[in-house]
Amino acid sequence: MSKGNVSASVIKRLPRYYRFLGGLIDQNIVRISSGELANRMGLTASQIRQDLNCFGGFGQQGYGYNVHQLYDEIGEILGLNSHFGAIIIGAGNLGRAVANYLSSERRGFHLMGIFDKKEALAGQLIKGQPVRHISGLDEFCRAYKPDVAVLCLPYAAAADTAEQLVRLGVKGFWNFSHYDLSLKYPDIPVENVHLSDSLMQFCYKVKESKKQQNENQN
Amino acid sequence: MSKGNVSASVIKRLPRYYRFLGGLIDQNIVRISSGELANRMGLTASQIRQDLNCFGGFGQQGYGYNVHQLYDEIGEILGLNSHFGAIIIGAGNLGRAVANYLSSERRGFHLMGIFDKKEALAGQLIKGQPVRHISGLDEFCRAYKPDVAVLCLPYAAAADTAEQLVRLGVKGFWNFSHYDLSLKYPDIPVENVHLSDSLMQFCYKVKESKKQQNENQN
DNA sequence: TAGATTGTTAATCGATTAACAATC
DNA sequence: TAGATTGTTAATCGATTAACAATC
Repeated sequence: MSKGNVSASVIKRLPRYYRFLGGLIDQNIVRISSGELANRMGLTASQIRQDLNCFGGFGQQGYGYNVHQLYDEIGEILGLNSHFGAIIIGAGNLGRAVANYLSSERRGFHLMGIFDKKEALAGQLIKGQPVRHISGLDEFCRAYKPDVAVLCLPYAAAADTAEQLVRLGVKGFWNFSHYDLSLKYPDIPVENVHLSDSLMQFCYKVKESKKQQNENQN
Repeated sequence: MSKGNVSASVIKRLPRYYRFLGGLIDQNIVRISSGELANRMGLTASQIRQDLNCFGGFGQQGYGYNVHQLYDEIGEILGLNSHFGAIIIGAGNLGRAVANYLSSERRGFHLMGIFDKKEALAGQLIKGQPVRHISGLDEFCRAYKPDVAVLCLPYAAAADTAEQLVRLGVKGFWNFSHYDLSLKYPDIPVENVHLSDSLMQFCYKVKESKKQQNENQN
């Protein structure tokens, strides 16, 4: 299916396609042309066709794309039918929020355990999972071999925990900490979510927008 | 200072520069060359010099950049010295996590209020702020005029709430919902954090990495 | 068949990297 | 002054858009 290596720019757009197609399914729309989809998503038809053709010819000339088939294909490409075992490190608000995302719906992962260093949290249930004390991480990983870990812990603790997890065979990180994993582990898949970076970008946009408004007034 | 419009690619990198420079300050490093910084961050020296020169000549030939000055300059560019008033809509785990980011440190925003539709949450304190019932949103906004809103609510509720907020004069959204604000409000600054999109990209990476490993074994 | 729309190649645009003269 | 390193221009690379022949 996949024609060799696909650029990161294309992959980044796939989840959005997937979301929109899901919406079309809800509206009982059966077929859609690249032009119409582009219109709804604020893209160009060209880009959509280029993107999809990285993976194969899902469309039909003169007809367009079958919504349901395309939805399934993209899900397949993203690997959403996988069952990667995931553990969450850090049971704060962020860890709890992430637990929801991992558990619900068909997203390629299932939640195996949640760890925290706070003794007081141990045993508390999150999404049916008891919070475990971090001291049991080694034993747990050796027994259950999680595929990936979600890092919801502070910068200071991230480096050591990441090293421990790599040693224990973890094969990927969904990283919410500020620690730069990919510098130390260039070959391990890492997906970063840096809320503070996002907030700073937002700050820039708001600032620029206000500046623009002021200039237009004068 | 800023030389006209700066591309989004450059802006996206500024927070990471800012983080690294903060780290250098902690290590009491006074000056750094683009080459050395590139080395530490896994970038090219060229890119760093190009990026910084979008805003002005912060360096000195033969010497490099003054770490502290550069840190301050980037903070200035991002607008981190601003005091935009922000409200959070949705007091679930995500809303709570976001409250931490908004309140702490010098990031350009201050938290004015948290709203939720659940009656049961009303009055509960988060970061010193009582959760308010969503029914008081109109009155609150008219009285206190928040600059921006953080949307931590489900897709179903996002469209209506966004419209209400725009009507009430909110001038930017940090959007954690799946609702596509920028299609309807192209002129309002929006910064999206789509956790599920990030998770899907992560899934793709993990899947590809596993595939690679299997192929190398054979 | 005629019309619509894809898949794909070619053209354009923008971003990254390389090179080097300017200068501290 | 000589060495280092910037600021900036030019070259390269990749991503997006446009065009169009293939074909359903």
